[in-house]
Amino acid sequence: MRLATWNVNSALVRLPRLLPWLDERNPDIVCLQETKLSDEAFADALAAPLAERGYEFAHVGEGRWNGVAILSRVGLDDVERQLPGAPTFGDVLEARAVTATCGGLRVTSVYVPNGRTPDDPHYAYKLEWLAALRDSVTDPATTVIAGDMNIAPTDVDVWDPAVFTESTHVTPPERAALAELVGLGLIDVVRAKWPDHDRIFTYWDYRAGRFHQDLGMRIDLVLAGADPAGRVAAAWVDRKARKGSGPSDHAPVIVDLDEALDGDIGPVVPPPSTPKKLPPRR
DNA sequence: ATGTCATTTTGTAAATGA
Repeated sequence: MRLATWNVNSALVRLPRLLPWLDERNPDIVCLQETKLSDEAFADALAAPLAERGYEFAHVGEGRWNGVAILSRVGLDDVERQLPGAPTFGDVLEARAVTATCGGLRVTSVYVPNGRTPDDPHYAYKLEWLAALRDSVTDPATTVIAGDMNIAPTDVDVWDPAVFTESTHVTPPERAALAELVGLGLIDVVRAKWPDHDRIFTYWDYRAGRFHQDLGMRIDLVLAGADPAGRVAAAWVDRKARKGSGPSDHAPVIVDLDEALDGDIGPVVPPPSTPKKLPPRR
């Protein structure tokens, strides 16, 4: 089973990239962020092409900003349209989380508040929001939280830590909030797969040729509980989706899970009765 | 680099957010 997360920076504008990407990568579960659409507009633009590809979806949108979705072709049940106890920013309950049960996993697509700068009210809101996210996890073992965390877990996840010392995304309180979430029993599966690699980035600013120079950050994460984390066969960043014309400023993260051993693994195809004969070596 | 992209509007240029 293939799970992916992608901050698309407008699902409508990204449609010419999103649909071919679905066809190429064939994910079973997709968490999207920054759809920037109302629920109605998302359905108008995407319901037909997604149905054609076998996906059900759950979308939570505001219209102008934010907006998250889960696409699934392995079931989509018990949809929760917000985090329990999610804080508002001003009076607005922003569209930053949607949860559903897909393929035996409790999946949440998250778009964590950016924070702007550490002295901005948006930063305090970010920390409150992360606390609500932590408190929303009831069964870590089967949980997957995937999306744009707007936090680089360590300095290795930033192209130049010196550039970000006074910035959001790397401050100790944000990293502590992420550590609390992980401390519930979740695993950052890309980092677990590539413990010694630097320059694993998922986001590159559009400005200043940052992608071309590979000056990015790893802020899009897949956090998985013990069951899915133990079945990770592959975990990687799809940098190809950041190239070419009209990309998002984020690349997708793709995670492949082996089938659960205690479940129905489907029909077992027997090997051919006669082994194929190799041509003679010359 | 103040470098781009996407959104919206007392709208067609400027603001806001990332």
